Amino acid sequence: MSETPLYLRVAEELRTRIESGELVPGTRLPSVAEISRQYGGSNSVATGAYKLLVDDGLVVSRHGAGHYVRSPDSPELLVRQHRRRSEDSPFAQGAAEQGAVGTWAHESTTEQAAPSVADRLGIDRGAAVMRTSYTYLADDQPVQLAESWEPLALTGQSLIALPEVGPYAGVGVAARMRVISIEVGDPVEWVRARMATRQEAQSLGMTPPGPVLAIERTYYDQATGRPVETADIVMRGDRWVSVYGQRPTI
Amino acid sequence: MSETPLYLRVAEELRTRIESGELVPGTRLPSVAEISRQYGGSNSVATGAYKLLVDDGLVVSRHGAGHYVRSPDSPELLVRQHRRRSEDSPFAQGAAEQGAVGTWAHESTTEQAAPSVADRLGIDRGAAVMRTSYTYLADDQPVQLAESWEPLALTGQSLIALPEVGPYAGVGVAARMRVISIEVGDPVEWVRARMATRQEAQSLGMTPPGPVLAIERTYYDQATGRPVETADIVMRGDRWVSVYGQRPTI
DNA sequence: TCGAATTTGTGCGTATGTATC
DNA sequence: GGATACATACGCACAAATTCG
Repeated sequence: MSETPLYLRVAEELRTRIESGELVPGTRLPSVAEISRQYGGSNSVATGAYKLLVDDGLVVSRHGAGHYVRSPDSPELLVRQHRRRSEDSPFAQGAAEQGAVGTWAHESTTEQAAPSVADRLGIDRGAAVMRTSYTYLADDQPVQLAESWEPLALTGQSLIALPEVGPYAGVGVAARMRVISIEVGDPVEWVRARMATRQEAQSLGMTPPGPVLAIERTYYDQATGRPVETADIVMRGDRWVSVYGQRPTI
Repeated sequence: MSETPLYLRVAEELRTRIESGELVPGTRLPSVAEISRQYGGSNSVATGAYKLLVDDGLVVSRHGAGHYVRSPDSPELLVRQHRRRSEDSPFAQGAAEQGAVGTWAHESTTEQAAPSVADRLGIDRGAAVMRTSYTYLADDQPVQLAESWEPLALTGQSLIALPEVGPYAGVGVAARMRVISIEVGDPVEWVRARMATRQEAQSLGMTPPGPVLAIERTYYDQATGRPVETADIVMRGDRWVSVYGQRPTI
């Protein structure tokens, strides 16, 4: 029969009042002395409770001034969402819907597939691939990086060999592949959270290096099941949400 | 002229001795009483110092036994993937396939929906919801946290009101909802990367707070399009990949 | 099996320094 | 300047868990 400690109960009560919205951000909370009087405890109870809430980020304490409900830092989030029948570049379309001007810089080279890339594309190591590096900008701020690889054996001599050159530039993988009679389905994405590398942090203007969403995306030929494109996508964690699935329409 | 507080200096000294490797994982650290004698301070100094180190994940405290240097944990990547027709608890099944023993602890309470939760469930703020907190363990190590909310108006008096009690415990949302004649489709997931809060880091044994995958998952009734369950899922970034989509089968 | 010693967890009451209002 | 508030610290007390003979 062990009751929960008093300082935990006090913290819990304050937490629920904050999370319920009763105590809005910026509200001044009762002082340690007030809580001590109210609960009949000593200062250590209120002090311990506030320490917890500060650690949890719900409360900020200002020396000499009091404890305040913390205002959540609301970075304007960019939403990344795959659309089934979209022909546009997903990035430009998404940015536009969110009121930003989405542009990107790119650079294509041919190279020999590194082992990891070869495995993802199901081709021999060292086979020729077209590699394209992207830097995506929203309102001229870099917000997303990507490296894309396609087997040259697939796109070879066609007009779409260079993803961002020619009549099919900037239209996305699905539309480009259709030009060479390949239907791709929804991509498979492996999503991880990790810290930005120094280089990524610099490219994305993160100071200091913070968390990023790192996505390994692969498109497959629906007819044969073979991979046709794979990409590494890196997004600032504080600016992006990646959404999967769709709410059913009634 | 303000010196750094004594408890911070004590913590700093212990930290450097741990990080330098002088104190190897598992080492028993001086008791609060010993430190108090050594530094001439009172117990509160050593207590405060240890609290910091425990929060930072460098030290674990065992009631009645002492404080110990924490042993670092092994990084094996776990894969999280939604399965369409699975009736099992996704977590237990996934863990088993990856050669781990998946178990979980849970706690259910009814509460009034906080604004954010109410919005996600499409119900009135303050409406009654069943809240269930999960801690998922793989081989007895906590690897994933989750908070789930369901409108009580939906599950009300049925056998499935308590997700983890009764005949339908541990079977996942889809199977439970089917009991009350609700077919849910694939969930919608909002995926973010962010730093772990101190509390999450401690629960997940991260030293110190690193990146996590934070997923907002919502299941919808396919017939009406209304949300039936929503959850916040938090996973260690260094241990998890969340996978979306499926390679086409030829 | 039992008990004593040790250790952490929690709590009380007080005091001093310093920041804010 | 005075009142209020937090940060740190002292010293003590009891409960609960662990250890060890």
